Amino acid sequence: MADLEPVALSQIQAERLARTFKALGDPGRLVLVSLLAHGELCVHEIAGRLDREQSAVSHQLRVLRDRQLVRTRREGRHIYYELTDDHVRDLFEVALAHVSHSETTR
Amino acid sequence: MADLEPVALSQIQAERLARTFKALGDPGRLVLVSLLAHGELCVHEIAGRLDREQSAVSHQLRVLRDRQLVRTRREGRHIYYELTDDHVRDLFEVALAHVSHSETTR
DNA sequence: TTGACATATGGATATACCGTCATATGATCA
DNA sequence: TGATCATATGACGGTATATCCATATGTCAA
Repeated sequence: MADLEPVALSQIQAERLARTFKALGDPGRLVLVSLLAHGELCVHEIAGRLDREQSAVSHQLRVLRDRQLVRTRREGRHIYYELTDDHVRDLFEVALAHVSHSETTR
Repeated sequence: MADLEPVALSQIQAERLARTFKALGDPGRLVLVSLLAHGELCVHEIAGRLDREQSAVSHQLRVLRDRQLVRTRREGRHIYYELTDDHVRDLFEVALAHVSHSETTR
């Protein structure tokens, strides 16, 4: 029996992946992502729209930025945030489909 | 300007989604998911293959089960676990694509 | 029914995480 | 340059989360 046995993720891959999912594992950050899914926004616009403190938003954005889920662009004194790539949007949508699907069951 | 403004997720949706992502935000549980992506397995098979304590695996599986990422089937004294639906596999794969893609950048 | 196997659960502790407050950096404008 | 706006950072306190150990539940076989 060579390797018919399912081979699990490597430890490194698992940790990297976990960091990505963990970044999305917070309601506040998900709301950020859902906002950014419509296009780029700068920090105080986000804070204003969500009625959250600038500092809190900034901390949350940092997590998303560290995990490369969002990227930034500077323009004058504003810094615009947008989703890094379509994977992020996909993740968001697939997960939404999952919870909507199992919604009835709960 | 009626509702051209991007509307964020509802609080409830965000929390539900966050629970799903949080469940995947742990290296150990991701390894479980990666194993189950190949088909169903029972607890002691998993524990054996990963060389982890039965209790630990059981705790981890409970989280995945609560979030409906896996479901179970009893057969005698064994309980077989499998992924609930294809969304789970999709999430896993899209995220893997994302981190593999940004791998070079880090 | 007893014993052995398969799985689940509870408690305890250590760690990680989120939000807040205060402050720092960086950029523009007068 | 000084004042102000936009954003980031650091420290800290409360809460959640993971892991370990011990034990409980449930199933089968003899």
